[in-house]
Amino acid sequence: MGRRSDHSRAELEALILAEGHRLMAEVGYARFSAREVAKRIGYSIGTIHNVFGSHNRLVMAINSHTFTLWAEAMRARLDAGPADRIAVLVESYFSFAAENPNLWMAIYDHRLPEGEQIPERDREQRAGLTGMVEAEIIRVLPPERAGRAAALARSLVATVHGHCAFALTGTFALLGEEDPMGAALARVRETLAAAGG
Amino acid sequence: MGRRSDHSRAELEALILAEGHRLMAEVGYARFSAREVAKRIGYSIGTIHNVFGSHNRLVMAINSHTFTLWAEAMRARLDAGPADRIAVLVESYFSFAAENPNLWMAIYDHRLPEGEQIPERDREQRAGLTGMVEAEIIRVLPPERAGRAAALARSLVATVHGHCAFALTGTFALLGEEDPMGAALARVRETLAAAGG
DNA sequence: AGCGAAATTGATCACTGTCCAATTATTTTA
DNA sequence: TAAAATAATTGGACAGTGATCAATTTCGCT
Repeated sequence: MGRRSDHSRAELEALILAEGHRLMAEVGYARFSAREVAKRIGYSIGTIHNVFGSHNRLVMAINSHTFTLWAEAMRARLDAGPADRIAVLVESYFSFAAENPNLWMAIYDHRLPEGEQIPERDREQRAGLTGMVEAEIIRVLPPERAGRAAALARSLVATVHGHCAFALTGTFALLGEEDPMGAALARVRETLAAAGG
Repeated sequence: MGRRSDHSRAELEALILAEGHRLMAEVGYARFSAREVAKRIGYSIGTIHNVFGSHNRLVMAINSHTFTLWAEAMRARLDAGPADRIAVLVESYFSFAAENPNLWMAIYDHRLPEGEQIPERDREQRAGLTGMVEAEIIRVLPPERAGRAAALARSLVATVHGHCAFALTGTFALLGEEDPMGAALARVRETLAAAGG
């Protein structure tokens, strides 16, 4: 067939992305299938590939969208002007993951095939989240130590990520940890204190 | 056919496990295939399933074996009696992952299907690694704070895990971090210092 | 109405894990 | 030793997957 009257190419891309996102949230990375997305929106498999190029790139697009929602949720909470901004940072990181476990895990379950590059847009989004953290760290650090903020931000994101990943995959439950987020926040506070915050 | 003269059941299980481990190290979780393991050892797919029950359980067995090697490597380094035991702990955690990226990542790439339980042996192995960390923390903490060691161990393992995961998946490279292990060690030291070490 | 460009299809291919009836080898029994 | 019972092994069948691309259909335009 040819162009359908009810969808421009851009709209179709958005439609596939939205349904793909829904499916990913529902079944998770391992059970995600491009065929199922096609079935749900009433298109054929071929169309998905024509629009997104590969299963890989569709997953990347879905993960990028998740990343955007995640960063937006964090920003919204910070923009409400809380007193303890560091706590809000950690809590909003965790709560998004807890509320959208399949979407959050899909970001880290996915590995790019050898040779494939992360699109520029994705890089910016990822750097953006770290940038948000960096800005908050700068607020808390004495001005003469602001130069350390970037490295601290990367390391603290990794710290919180580790706690979050263990919480969602059940590793912490196995080890008897009851408050992963509290532990993460405590670690972040120690580091900031040591850095002069 | 019936029993082959050259392999008892236990030997066959060990053979499959060894070849599976090799394949996992070679191609990683996503490209791992039970059929390929069968082909390499000269048995048919059916045999793999008869011995291990499912693809899932084979992967779990492989990951358990990886876990054992990992813990052994860490223990060997600690038993050499280094002066800075905490540094050795973090370094040996990292170096095993760096030297066996596919095996290490497979541990975390794998998710148990709904309803499936982690075997008791695996639980013990995982608890064992945390136990090793806990023992080292106790050595460093003032005796009156030894009660906090278990919770600290869980949290510090998560911290190091986060840094290690970001290092291996390229997230850190994307963000410009050049010394993930150094950052992890710094975080661990801060936490231990704050806890009175 | 006719044309060319764009969009869409779905059969086909090579692969996966799972299942299980049939087959074959080994042990045990008579 | 021969027959029966047990154990191990096979590999075809099935329902999936992502990828590919010649053929088809529909659209916008003249």
